[in-house]
Amino acid sequence: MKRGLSQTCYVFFSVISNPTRLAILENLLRGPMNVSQLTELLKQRQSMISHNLRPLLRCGFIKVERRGKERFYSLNGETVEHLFRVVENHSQKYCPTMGVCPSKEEKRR
Amino acid sequence: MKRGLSQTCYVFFSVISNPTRLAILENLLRGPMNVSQLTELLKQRQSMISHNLRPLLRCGFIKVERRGKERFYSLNGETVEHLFRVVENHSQKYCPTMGVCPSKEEKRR
DNA sequence: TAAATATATGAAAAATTATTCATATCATGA
DNA sequence: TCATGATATGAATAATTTTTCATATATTTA
Repeated sequence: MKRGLSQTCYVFFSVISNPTRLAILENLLRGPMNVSQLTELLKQRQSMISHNLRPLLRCGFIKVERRGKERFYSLNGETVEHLFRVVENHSQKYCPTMGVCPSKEEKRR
Repeated sequence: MKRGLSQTCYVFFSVISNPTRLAILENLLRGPMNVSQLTELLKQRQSMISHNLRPLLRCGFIKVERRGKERFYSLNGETVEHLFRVVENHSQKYCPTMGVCPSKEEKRR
């Protein structure tokens, strides 16, 4: 069953448009990590990390390798680097306040 | 106020991880369009189109030009093309069923 | 200026997604 | 094999986001 471009994109982007999952990806940029390390780094519950690893894995952003009882997760391919680069370029060029969008900002106050 | 990479990415990706907004972007790939045209093409309410145009505008994915009572929206820069290309590459390479992720698929049945 | 058309907006309701808790699984070493 | 440590998972709740409806605003033309 083939799917249109924007539908494929939706599956794809909905997986990465989440602060926890993005933080996981950002941390994995530095190298493979197991669940406990991610849990500690992101200061979140372990179950939350696991729940968030799953969609990343399912859509091929990361891969996993077992070592004993631990599981090491690492980035799969260059997709994440490419994406982050596109975002950085875009935000530098078009977003007046470096990715801080006005209305989100108001919300925060 | 500077913000970390993954936070910038979150603002950015949360804007495009929506089927309506992606469909708008996909259609604008072919050229500028006004709200009525988008409304008809996407078969959605006009208010929904307007509501969804706003975040796209706010984050610089699109720009707008007034002509009489109409407003023509068009893509801003190459960000969208770049993003779509990254997704296509990724899904061809890593997603077994061309962007159709197993668990989303199950959900649909 | 009144009517008509195009678009935007606020607020409520509906839908989706994230988070937590409790517990299950699974591999290891005593 | 039992205890331990690491990770995963299901289900309930909480939080966020989308969608709709009603209506406002703005521009043009009669």
